[in-house]
Amino acid sequence: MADASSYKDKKVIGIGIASELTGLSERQIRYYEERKLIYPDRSKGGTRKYSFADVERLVDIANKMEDGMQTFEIRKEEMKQSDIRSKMLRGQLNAAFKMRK
Amino acid sequence: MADASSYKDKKVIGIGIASELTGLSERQIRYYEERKLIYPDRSKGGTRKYSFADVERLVDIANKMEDGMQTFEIRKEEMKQSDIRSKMLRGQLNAAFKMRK
DNA sequence: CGTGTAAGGAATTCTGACACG
DNA sequence: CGTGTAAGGAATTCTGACACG
Repeated sequence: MADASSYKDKKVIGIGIASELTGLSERQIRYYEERKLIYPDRSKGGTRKYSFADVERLVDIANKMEDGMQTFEIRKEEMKQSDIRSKMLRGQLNAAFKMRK
Repeated sequence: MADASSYKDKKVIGIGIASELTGLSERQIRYYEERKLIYPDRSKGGTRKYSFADVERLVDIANKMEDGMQTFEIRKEEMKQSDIRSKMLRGQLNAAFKMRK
């Protein structure tokens, strides 16, 4: 298994196609990246490349935006599991450390 | 099932990425299209869009070319089954019809 | 036959900013 | 906050042709 990644995770889709697939404007897609909700690859020249997984994520984001959720909340929701654990752990260690002072 | 097509058959890959994925030059890829070996979609602007299935097909073509096969033979090989049947059928009907004259 | 390349143009994408709200 | 838009430039892609073989 030299290449474990399936079609779904290959970053091969330009922003124009991503826009067509999701119904979102390119402006919206770039903005969600600015807000740290999506992480496309970049070509050497700097053009964005998305995977099908990214496209699905964008649709998911779009739905949440429609429900009135803000980018901030969507990002937060995403860090719920694994991410937040290490962060909380670090935070608690920090807190504990400070208390000892 | 409004959308039966999987990731594999969606024409979403630009020729630059297709070139990277296959190791073929853009020139080669365009040439194989000229020789009727591959059929990408086109954007409104005219840029070519390939699917992962197309990319695999290109790799397959590349292997056959390496084996010394010519585009003509590769194309012929592809029409072996279903295609050739209807064509042969038509040919035979034509032949039979002519004989009756 | 299959592929590289220079040529000129068109389509695509990028960033930073202004606007509205 | 989230998104549209005009602006200028850069990266990407397109076609037709010449070259070699």
